[in-house]
Amino acid sequence: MDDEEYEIEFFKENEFIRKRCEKCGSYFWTRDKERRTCGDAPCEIYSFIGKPLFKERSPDEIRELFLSFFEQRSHTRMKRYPVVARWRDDIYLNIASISNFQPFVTSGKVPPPANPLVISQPCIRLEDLESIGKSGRHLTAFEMMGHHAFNKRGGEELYWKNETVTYCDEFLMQFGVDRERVAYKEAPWVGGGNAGPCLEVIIGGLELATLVFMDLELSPLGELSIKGQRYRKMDTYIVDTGYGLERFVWASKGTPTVYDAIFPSIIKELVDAAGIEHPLEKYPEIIIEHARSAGALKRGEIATKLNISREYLKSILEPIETIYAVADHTKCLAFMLADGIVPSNAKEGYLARLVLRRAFRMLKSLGIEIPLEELILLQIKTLRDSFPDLEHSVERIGELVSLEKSRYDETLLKGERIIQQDITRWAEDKPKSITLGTDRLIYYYDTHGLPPEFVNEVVASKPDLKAGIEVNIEIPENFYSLVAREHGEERREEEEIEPLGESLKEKTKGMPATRKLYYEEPYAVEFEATVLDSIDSFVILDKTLFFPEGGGQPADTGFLTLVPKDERSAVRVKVVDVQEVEGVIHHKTENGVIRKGAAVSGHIDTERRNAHKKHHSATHIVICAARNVLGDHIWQAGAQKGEKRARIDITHFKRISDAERREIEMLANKMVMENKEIRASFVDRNEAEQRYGFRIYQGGVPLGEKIRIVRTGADEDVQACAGTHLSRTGEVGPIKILRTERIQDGIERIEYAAGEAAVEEIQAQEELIRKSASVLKVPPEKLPSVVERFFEEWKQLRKENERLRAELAELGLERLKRRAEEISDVKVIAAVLPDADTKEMMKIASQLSDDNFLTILIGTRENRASAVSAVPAYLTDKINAGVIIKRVCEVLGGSGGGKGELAQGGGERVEMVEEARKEGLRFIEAVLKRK
RNA sequence: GGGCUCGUAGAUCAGUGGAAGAUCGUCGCCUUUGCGAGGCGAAGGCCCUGGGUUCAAAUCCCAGCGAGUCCA
Repeated sequence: MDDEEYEIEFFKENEFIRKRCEKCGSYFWTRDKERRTCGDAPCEIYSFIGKPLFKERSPDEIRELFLSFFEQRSHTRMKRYPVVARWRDDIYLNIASISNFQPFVTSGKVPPPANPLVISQPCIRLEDLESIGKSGRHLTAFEMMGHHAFNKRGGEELYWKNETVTYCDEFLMQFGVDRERVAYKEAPWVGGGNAGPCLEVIIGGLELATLVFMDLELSPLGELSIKGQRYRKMDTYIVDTGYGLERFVWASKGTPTVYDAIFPSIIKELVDAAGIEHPLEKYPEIIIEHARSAGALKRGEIATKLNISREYLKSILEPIETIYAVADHTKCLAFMLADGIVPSNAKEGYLARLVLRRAFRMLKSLGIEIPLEELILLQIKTLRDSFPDLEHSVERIGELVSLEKSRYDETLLKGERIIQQDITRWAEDKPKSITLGTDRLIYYYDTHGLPPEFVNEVVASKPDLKAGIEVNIEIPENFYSLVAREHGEERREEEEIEPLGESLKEKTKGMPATRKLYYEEPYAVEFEATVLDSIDSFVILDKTLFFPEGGGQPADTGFLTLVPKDERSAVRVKVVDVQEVEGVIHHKTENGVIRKGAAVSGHIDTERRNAHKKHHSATHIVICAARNVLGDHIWQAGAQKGEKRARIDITHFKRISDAERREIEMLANKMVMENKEIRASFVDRNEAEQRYGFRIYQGGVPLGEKIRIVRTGADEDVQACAGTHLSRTGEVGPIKILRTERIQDGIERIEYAAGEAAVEEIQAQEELIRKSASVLKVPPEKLPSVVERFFEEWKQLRKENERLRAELAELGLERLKRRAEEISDVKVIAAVLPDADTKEMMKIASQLSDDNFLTILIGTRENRASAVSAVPAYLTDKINAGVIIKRVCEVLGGSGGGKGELAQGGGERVEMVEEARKEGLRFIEAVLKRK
């Protein structure tokens, strides 16, 4: 990036000098002529620990100072966005204030909600989970205060670098910062497909703010090269600043760590509960020296500097570091859970579970008994003045966290058993030692969720299990990255090409957006239009009534008729699919071609359309009912409508019970009966977001400046939705929930039918019951009890049958013994037993075998022959039952096998049983005579 | 969205082609003044469901249902 990017007037006018850091080589701007380093860690140690940079201020004070500072400079103050980035499909969590405006505002497709604006945005970053608590400065949840200006070349151009830096300097001066100490470090910024020059604002070793001037985008033909990738100038250029609220608080207090500055009360609570002392009180010199160097030196180096051993330093720091991490995690969870994340094994829910489980583990290692939910609620209490919305969901959070705790306990209990069993098994061979290698540890973690430290604990706590055998556990340093690598390699072949992807997109470029008659005349079935183009089997019209597939609603079908110039030339083609590509609607046709320029009339399949409408409106009703019954955390995680049924996936932390399912169904039908109005209209996006909140994005985020808002009743349900709807809920007809299914942990699927389809479903279910009842010849209401009785009886009879057969076998024994013949001094029985099954014959044969008879039994049943052979123990080294049975069963047209003393087999040639018996005898004779 | 595990007695699990098992719990009897404990014995299984392969499937294959877990 060009040096001149940083030639900013403000620097020149205020006698800044550009210098090069002696340690890292970066360039920076400063007023201090003597300065030699950029001032950032690790080039410099923290100089503000114990010596605050300015007057002590609380987070609330800092936030207010920032917001009002920019408000006074004509910025609009914005409310915070959720920490879950539901409006984006590339990230789960809100990682920066600019995330709120990506990708549509930054790319210029959607105008900003205000310009310029100022916001303090709670963000969550989980990349540095391992460093939380240890580094002294990393937080998973933090507030990024930012002022943003969205400039468009040739359009609205507000301000750029000079003003941004001026604001920054002014803002800092407000605090009474020593101006000589401020350094602006040049640090080109790259991220999320964009890039631009950037200045890091550093005081006393601490980066307090980052000023990004985003004006580049990734482009293979771009003229600029940054970090091996090419970029080009954008049409827009954006001021993206991030001031670290927590860091300002930290700098104002000069505490050893940012955690001490932000979470004093919760840390005190935890320190007391753990029964320890904050090491700051016990070892103030060590703690302060460590804190100062924490950004610049490694732990070993700090220990050397302090002239103590690394282990000793670690033993002082570890407990408090864990407490810091707990304090941090509880705040992170407060935001995640309050903003509606449901812990799960997939997507953003997994991230919540990850943090939850880390917190559980840390509390346990500290020996703290306080339930996690109490600590989270404590966090919410301290945050409630600034974020009153967090308090709305305290009840749900309590339930959810304790549920997660019991789930985790169960996982660990199960894991303990798995490890125990494995060790017991390996110990059977009495080896000198057992080694649990990386592979095994990865397996435990990956498959059963058992962290290596836990495996270690389990092994250590079970000395009796090992019976003197040494168990070695080798935990590699980079364990978690090894796990990640393993998963990274699986992923390859992705990216399926969409049915009508790039090629059609290219061909229809520059074509005007199709007029959407289905919005203008929602009840129309026919229309007239002109063919703008015809590509392969796709027809593009100037306007259409055909609804294209989208938002889980399938496309309309129907036909297009060429408006005839005379009677003979009338042509009619079927429309089998409709897709929208960037505003242009494509009708896929069959049985005929329509040329460009023709006038056509279109006719949609009204039955199909009506069924879709009913199911679509029903979807809004069902999700509304579900939210009422289950709680405010219900979000739509997917939906599909059809003609006969529809389904929605909703976030919920437990299975939906039968009672809840019935309640949702009843409520949904009540909404239908109340015949509420359903209104759809195009609304300015920002206005809609402000008025209805992010709740409107249930089914994904639509593009564009104006979005279509569908409101049900007195705004019981408001969603951004492009689908076709009825005008009153009464038209939906009955709604019947067919089933609920758990498609993931934390996501329930509800399937239902609406209108005629619901009646058909009810009839089908009734028919099922009626038929079942008539088979048993009982009235339907008796079905459950009768079926249960029958099943019980069936089980009894089965047992009875088994007992009787055993008795019969016993009785037949003597008769069979009498039929024995002697072959080479061996008593041999070979008999055909009609109607005997294998199990029964095995019983007989093994008893005869106990009495030293060599036995072959052949039974017939339902066109199959089965055979059993038993050899008494004293003969097994001479003759093998498996071999005998093979011979016998070959004759029966099958095969068999088994153990030396007992074998079984069979075949299909029932008529050969006598022949098979003789073959068995011949074989036995041959073998026995050989000796 | 992808990967890896697991569904067998009331509970926890063995069994990985050839007769459905163990431990705990339950019940009965014995021992005991009673409790606890012990001894002897018994009951308790659609081996998750449905297909397939095989002479033979709890076991192998496919599909479904239910659960656990890791990763993006």
